[in-house]
Amino acid sequence: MPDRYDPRTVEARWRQVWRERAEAARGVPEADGRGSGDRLPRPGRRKHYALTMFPYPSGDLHIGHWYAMVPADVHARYHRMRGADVIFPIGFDAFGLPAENAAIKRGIHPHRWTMANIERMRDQLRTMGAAFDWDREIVTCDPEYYRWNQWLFLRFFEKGLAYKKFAPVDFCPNCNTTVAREQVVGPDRLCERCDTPVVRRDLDQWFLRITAYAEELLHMDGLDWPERVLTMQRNWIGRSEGVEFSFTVRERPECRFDVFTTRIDTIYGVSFCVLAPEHPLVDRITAPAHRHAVAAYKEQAARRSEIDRLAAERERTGVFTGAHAVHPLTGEPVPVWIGDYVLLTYGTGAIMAVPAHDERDFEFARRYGLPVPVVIQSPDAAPGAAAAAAYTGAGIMIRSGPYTGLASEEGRRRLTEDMEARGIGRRQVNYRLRDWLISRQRYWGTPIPIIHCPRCGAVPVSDAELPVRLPEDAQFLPTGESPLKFHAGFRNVPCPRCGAPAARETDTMDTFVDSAWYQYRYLSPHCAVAAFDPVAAAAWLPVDQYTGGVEHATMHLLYTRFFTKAMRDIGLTPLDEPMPRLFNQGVILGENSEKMSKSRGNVVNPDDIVARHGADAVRVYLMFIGPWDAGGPWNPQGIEGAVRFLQRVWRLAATAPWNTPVMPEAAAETERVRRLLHRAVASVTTDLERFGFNTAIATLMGLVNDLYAYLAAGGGGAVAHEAIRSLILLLAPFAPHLAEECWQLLGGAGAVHDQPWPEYDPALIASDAVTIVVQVNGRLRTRIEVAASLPEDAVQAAALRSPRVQEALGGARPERVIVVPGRLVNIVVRH
RNA sequence: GCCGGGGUGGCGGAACGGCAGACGCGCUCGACUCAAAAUCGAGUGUCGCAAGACGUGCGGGUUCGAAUCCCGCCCCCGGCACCA
Repeated sequence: MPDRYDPRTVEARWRQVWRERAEAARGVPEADGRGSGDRLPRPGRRKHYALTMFPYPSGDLHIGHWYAMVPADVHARYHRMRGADVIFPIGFDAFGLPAENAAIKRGIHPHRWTMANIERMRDQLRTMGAAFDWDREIVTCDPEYYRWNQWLFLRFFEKGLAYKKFAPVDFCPNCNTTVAREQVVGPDRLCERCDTPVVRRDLDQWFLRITAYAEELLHMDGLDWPERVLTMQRNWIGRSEGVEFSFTVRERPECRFDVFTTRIDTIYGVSFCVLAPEHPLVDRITAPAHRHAVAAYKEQAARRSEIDRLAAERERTGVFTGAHAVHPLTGEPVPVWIGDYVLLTYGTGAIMAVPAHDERDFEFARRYGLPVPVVIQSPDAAPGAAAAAAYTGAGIMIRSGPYTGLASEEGRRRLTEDMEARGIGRRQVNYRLRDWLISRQRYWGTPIPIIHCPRCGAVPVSDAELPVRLPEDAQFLPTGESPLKFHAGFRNVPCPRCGAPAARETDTMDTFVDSAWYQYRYLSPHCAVAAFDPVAAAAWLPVDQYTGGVEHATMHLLYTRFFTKAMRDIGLTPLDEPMPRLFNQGVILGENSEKMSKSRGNVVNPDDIVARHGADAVRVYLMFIGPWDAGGPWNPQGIEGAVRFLQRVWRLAATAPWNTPVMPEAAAETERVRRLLHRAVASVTTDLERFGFNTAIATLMGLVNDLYAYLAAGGGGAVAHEAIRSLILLLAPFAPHLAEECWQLLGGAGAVHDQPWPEYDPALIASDAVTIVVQVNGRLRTRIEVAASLPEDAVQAAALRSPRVQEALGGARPERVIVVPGRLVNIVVRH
């Protein structure tokens, strides 16, 4: 027996064993093509579907992947030892721009580039020692995967949930494609992928109607998700309730425009209206004298969305159209302006402006000398004072006709009801959420299965023709244009309906479509007759525990919820939510507590560290750094602690003297050790339930320290054996290789990961002697040892008797004594 | 500006309203060794010889007792931000 554990040889050996066992256990594919094989949960077993967000095959597995996947693996392994039938699939999010960029730059076909990367990452993932179900692997660029993206798209299309629309969209000039609203980040409107500012373009694009589910997506009661993700989704959807009503144009009574407001209580304070510059009515209502100015402003506004982005101080500008709108309640005319602070894409593209009670309108009115009538009395402003700033809070309505004197909330209710009753307004709910733009002008994605016929319009490809495959012989040129556009064989096809020459759609789908339903495909990855086998789906779904980064809060996590709801309404699943439980891990930082990046030179390469210390040490250290959701800096010396800990465990298993009897001097310690063990089992178990990996490892370290002390004091025998055996089982999810090795050293039968999780005896956790903290006026003075069963008054008496307490009291009479059973006595005196 | 999450030794971090600093890193000392590494043991919040005092971003409060609860501030991280 060597005197040191050598992870390099041992880990590789066990990985080989696991691989052989997995091969042997692999089921024979079923002849009917359902493809779920024999992998359904066994009768009588609890099922557990663990899912970690699949990686993009960039070609290198970095420490962030380890940080995301290792604790997910530990949790899944723990459930397996608790007797659940666990699936823990893995795959690759294999479509996307880097592959295509490599093709343009280096002439490697995206498919070859991607597959070579996957090849390499599979090996790296294997060194992690995670219990992934490799026979469920999915690769989204495989036509057998993306044909089901197309199939689902066609179902969405039939339901009116997928449609093509000519609209202003966000375009990334670096990625040379349009992107979805969710993929535009921050006030500078940067592309989520490459940080380039996006520009606005008017294009004909495919959308998925996620807004049809805006209301339902706000129902999050059943979701055990981090609060911040729920908040981000809520903000993103941006529901607001108000009233929609219309104004008639005085000069052109046939022209009316709608406005939306959440503050109908301020309607008597309207002093002008503003239309978005692109509003369709603008040209018709503009008076001849103002045509020139209006045209110039429209021109400037159109350009402004593309240039001059860094002028973050947005000034509210506009021009007068010369037209007036008739106030629906007072009949007074108010001027109609256009201004680019009003967005065509939200609400009705027009607003009633109430400068006294809206900051933007106030600034606009100031700039152009428009009146600012106050109609809400602020509780702390002098009545009748001119407004120095917009007051946007609640108050008493003034100068508001029959509503004068009402509280603004009450006025809001009454006005809504009255306007609805009179047929001049209606309750309206607006959402900030926009439909999901899925068109991408790139090659390396799922072709959208539509053919454009000059006569029949957009005609779906029939299911039997799926998949619409990407042509392999595309030309990758640095022109910024999609290769599909110029591929005659791909593009020129007859119309499926009338046979006339037609053009295939050349846009491909956003890669977020791939991951919007991948959790279904994992259940029957080889299913050739459907997107997934409903029997397998019924048995395994929903996902019991989903884990991944928070960066997907308003993208993937919103899209996948939408997909499940849409799939439910199509009749594909009974589920309302695909992932009821979500946990977000934190980010692992460089040694200097900064984000890891090549330019900062603080990148930690897991391959190097694994080569030096072994995968188990990396696993244990990553989980020990701190709470999983907090992330934290990588400390290169910190891993030494994990290495030492694992060596100490191995030495216990390899050399502990449990054949020898307990020395008499250690006999008294034996009961204590047994108690420590049972406490450790309890503590590690609850920690694993709540993702407390760092404290679970701390507990295991403490147990190892206790065992060393016990053995050094002459302990051994059955208790030592039980303790070491349980220790190995508790450690098995964290350090799977070492645990297998130690299990074998202990003579355990079978695989350590097939063993049941250790049980603990609650009676042993509550010890019979307890240490009571004694305080005087809340300050610690002494501790006393008493029997746990000692009644309260006896504990109190014992505390009062103690010399240190007597000294601290200095003869004073205790005024009050608080006894917390089993914990503490606090004696209160007045001096 | 609004919404989340944080602020505890030299460092990463522990702590159902009840012993602040578990566990680890680092450091100090000791054992083993010709020596070193490895390993094992002891110590390690600050001030103090000690008794003790002081300590969880700052200021208040509730409580017998507050890192933990409440109020007001400061700072850091993340998200949203012309959404009418």
